[in-house]
Amino acid sequence: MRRLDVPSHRRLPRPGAIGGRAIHGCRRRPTALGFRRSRAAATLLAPMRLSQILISTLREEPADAEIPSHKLLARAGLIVKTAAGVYTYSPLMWRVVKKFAQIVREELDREGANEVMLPIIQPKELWVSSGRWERYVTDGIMFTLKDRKGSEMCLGPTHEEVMTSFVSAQVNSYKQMPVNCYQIQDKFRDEIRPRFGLMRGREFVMMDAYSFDADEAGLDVAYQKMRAAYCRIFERCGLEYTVVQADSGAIGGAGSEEFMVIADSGEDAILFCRSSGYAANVEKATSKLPDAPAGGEPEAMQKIATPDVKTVAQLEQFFPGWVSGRMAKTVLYHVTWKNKEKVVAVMMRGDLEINEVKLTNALDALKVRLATEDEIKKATGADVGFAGPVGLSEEVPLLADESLRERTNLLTGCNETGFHCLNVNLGRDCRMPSFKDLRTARAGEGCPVSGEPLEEARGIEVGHIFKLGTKYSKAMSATFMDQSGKPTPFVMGCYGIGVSRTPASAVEQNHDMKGIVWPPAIAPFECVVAMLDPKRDEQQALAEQLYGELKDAGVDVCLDDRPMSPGAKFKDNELIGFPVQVFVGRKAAEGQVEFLVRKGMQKDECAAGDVKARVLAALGR
RNA sequence: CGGGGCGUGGCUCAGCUUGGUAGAGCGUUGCGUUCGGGACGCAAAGGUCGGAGGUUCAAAUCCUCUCGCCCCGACCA
Repeated sequence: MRRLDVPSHRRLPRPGAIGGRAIHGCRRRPTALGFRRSRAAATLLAPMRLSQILISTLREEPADAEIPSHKLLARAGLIVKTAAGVYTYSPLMWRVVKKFAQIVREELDREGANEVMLPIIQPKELWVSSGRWERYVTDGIMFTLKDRKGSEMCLGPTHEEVMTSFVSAQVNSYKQMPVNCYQIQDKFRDEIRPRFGLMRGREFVMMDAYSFDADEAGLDVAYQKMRAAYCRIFERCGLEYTVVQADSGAIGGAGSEEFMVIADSGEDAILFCRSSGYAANVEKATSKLPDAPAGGEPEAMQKIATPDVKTVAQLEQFFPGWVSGRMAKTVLYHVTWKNKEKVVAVMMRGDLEINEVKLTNALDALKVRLATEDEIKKATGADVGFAGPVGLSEEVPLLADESLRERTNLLTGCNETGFHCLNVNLGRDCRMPSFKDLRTARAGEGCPVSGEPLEEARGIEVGHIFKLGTKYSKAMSATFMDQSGKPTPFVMGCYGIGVSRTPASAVEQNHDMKGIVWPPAIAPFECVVAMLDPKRDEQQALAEQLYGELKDAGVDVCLDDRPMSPGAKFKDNELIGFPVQVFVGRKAAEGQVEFLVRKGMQKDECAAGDVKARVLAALGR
């Protein structure tokens, strides 16, 4: 397959080696004046002139953008919205995406992964065979369609099924493993609420990889290789990121970790500990259970009239001395499974919060949501605010968080409007609930490893790696022959990187008042050489000479020959954010130019002869 | 899904309450003057006011429906 890589200067043959013009000349625009004038051999390969690249910056920010990356990408003309959550990538932005994709390719290929291309349109049967059609349709996150014959299809939101069926057909023996295949292409998810530009779109570019091994040990190796590759990828992009333990969500499977780019606008909250290195998504995080006053020896249960007292805060007021830590709140959830729906009662210590992701997992449900007022009345026989374990109908399953295990003399509701119970003891005054970890960990609570207080940060999920195990291979009967000649399900891993989201998160992390500050590795160009007045011959000549020198030195450079006033040109390049910017202006005749490192905006004059060395130094070469 | 808001030249918006044949800034085009921080002057192009229906002598403006976009929320009892 043809590689979609960008900076081609390293790959194209040198002009001298191939006689230059005849081969490349046919592709060049006839207006490439620089060709004839240039003294630099590299410009034989047609200079990258910004005047020939579609660039359209906006002076004002678009009304619908909220976060810096969305505003700046739109203002710089890098993305243009086509529909809600659907974007067109401009030429410069596409260079960015391709550069990032190329970094991903290089690091994955280094670990022996194979690039393939899977179909976007997938048949329903494939999804039924893994049992996921139901869940994805229930969650409403999958675009589905019918062909003219009425067969149902979907636009791939992810590709476990296709890849599993593909590899299963190709690999019959343990001798053919390990296998790891990946692709980089568009994914489709009908997001409830697309937002933040490229951050949460309905169509987006993603790299997804799938590993196939004969056993768990093989999976561990594959997983660690991918983890290492991911670290190299995000490091090469110069991103500040962290790896956190994560919930495996709709994909399913055992262990999983997320790669988070730290940014205030991140949609995920993460908890971490500096001393132990523990880090987890709040959906998954645990902590040391905060202390609460002991209940003491069990006492007789009392029912007390509590008119209009419905919340924990109100109860604390109503019962002086009964702090929230001695209460157990009972929350009713409407739970959806594959074949049934039910209202479930969930108990939590009064000062703590329920984590719905953990709840969903504990119940092995498709979905949970808080019960409506009507559902609560029907399930408990009481108004909202008085639910409790005491006298709860046997119809309603009862779960409790671990924080309530062995707790005595609790304050709870008792399913009677206007009443609460004191000194409730689980198992004595009501059924014994089944205990699970259902608690949301919070910043300030003790790290589960070190006990030090957890800190909180926001993160943008740019990568996710899973150990799937045999979940899909078993469901889809994808097997190989093991050493003893027995059909055995593949042990799988799956790995994703947000290829369009990562550059957006790079902008989120690297910008200032003037615009974007691209990390060099994924900048549309590493360097721009701008002539402030393209009509002046000495400026044009010097700019093209510098362009040629930089190109020959392996710099991904472009030539800004656009006819704009100097002020506008400064502003425009700052907004677009090329990492190194060289301005050839009024001192061109004296061999002086201006040199700008975009990050930090350090700007000074520089002799033309020093430009190459300074650019290379600024780029860290 | 629930609630709210907004759709008027390419972009950002005014006009709508109190109906009377559509405006500004930026951008674009031409000419001239400029030429180091989004220059200036003059001239010009560009909008069936999201769409459909209704009320009216007359609708961007009032009413109904519809489509699109944005934001908030989804109740911890």
